[in-house]
Amino acid sequence: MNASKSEVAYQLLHTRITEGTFTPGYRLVLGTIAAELGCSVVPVREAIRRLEAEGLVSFERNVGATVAAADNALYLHTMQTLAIIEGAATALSAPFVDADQLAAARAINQAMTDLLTDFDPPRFTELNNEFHQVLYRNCPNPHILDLVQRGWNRLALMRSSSFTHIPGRARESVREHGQLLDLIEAQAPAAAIEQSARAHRTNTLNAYLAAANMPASPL
Amino acid sequence: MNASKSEVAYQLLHTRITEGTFTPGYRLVLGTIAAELGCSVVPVREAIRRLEAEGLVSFERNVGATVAAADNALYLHTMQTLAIIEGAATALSAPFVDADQLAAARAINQAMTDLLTDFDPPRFTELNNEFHQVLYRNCPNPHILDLVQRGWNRLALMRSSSFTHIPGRARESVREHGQLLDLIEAQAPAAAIEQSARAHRTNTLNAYLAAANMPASPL
DNA sequence: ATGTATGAAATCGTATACGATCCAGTGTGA
DNA sequence: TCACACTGGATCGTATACGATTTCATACAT
Repeated sequence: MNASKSEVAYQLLHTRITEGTFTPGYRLVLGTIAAELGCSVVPVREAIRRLEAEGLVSFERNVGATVAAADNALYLHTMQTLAIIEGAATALSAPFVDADQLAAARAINQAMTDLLTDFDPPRFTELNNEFHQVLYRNCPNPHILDLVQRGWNRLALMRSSSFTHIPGRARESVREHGQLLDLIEAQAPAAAIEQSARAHRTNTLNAYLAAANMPASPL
Repeated sequence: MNASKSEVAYQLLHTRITEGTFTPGYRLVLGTIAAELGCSVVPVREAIRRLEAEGLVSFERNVGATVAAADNALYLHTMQTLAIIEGAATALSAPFVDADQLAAARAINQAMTDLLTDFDPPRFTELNNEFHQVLYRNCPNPHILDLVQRGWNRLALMRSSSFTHIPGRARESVREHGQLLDLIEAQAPAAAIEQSARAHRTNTLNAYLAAANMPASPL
């Protein structure tokens, strides 16, 4: 038994939020959650404050906690941040990506390509996550790794909303994946890899912004 | 009265750590801090977990918390991360920097230049902080702003150690500040500003790494 | 009808208490 | 001497309890 109750509470709430059981706006009441977990409110409170620090939950003193709302601004800021961080993470990770990982990434991207003809958004999103995780997993900087994960969590918050799947973006996306893999395999300069990985995210963001008649991200 | 006790405890510990009263390795005992603050351990515990999430404190279950240790690896990772984040923050902020802010930044940099003849490391560090804060303060992305602040906090942790003030770096630094200001004033492309702001940090990092016979940062 | 006062219910914030866990120092046997 | 079990004290983890704060519905005055 290696998990404190606050850890258990944290994990539970975390998965419920990122998997969409608790949608944005859902009210997290200390007593209710504590009762469900069979523990007291103290560890639940701690778990909620951790989730707040990660941006998954918004918390107001003497009022309570709700799953963070997902609006256009949050999507913009999250994707912008993720583009920057993940670009750096991928570049820093690239020298340590071995042949097996490269092959795995290519296989995932092939699966995504196959999926284009019979499009399945949730599956596509899942494969996309796997693809990118393979590419940044070796990043030797733990801070950056942590921040990428945080960005993904924030992004998961918006999965249920209409923030994903701009028409035509999926096909474009797998092409960009291929280019990125080529750069990594050729051991291109870090700056080139960073630029490619960031642009991939930024393109997705800008496709969304264009559809919403908003100006493109400057970075 | 708008501050909860856990907030008070957080602020107190935060300033003590970043100002160097509690140096790395210092043991934070719940009961002791609670007694000093005249409150119970529950809010102190919450404060410490927040500090842990920010990386200022390392915490071990059933053992306790200590101010995070600062070693070469932490310095490298922190500066690398800060270079990336602050570069982006400065670039995103640049379009919103007005004439007053620009003038203030130039004044600070002039004060830093004057200080070169009669060097005073703590004062130089302080001015340097102010300078950069002016430049990234207008960043419209709250996530990035938050991450920059977090990076600075981590950096503050290492102020007392021998991590700063590589010979000759101060003079180089004020020159780079001037170049960065020129780019912002000329409303250069975001990418150019980002590149300049990042390089400024990376140069400092690499100067340290070179002095420690370590390879330069790849980004 | 609108705005304001009032009260009760819901919920949070933290003090206190106690069991659980870890650690350091001591003693015992090989 | 060394390895290991044991024990006492320090410290953490969380249950419980209760006061503090917010919220919302209701009643009242304008």
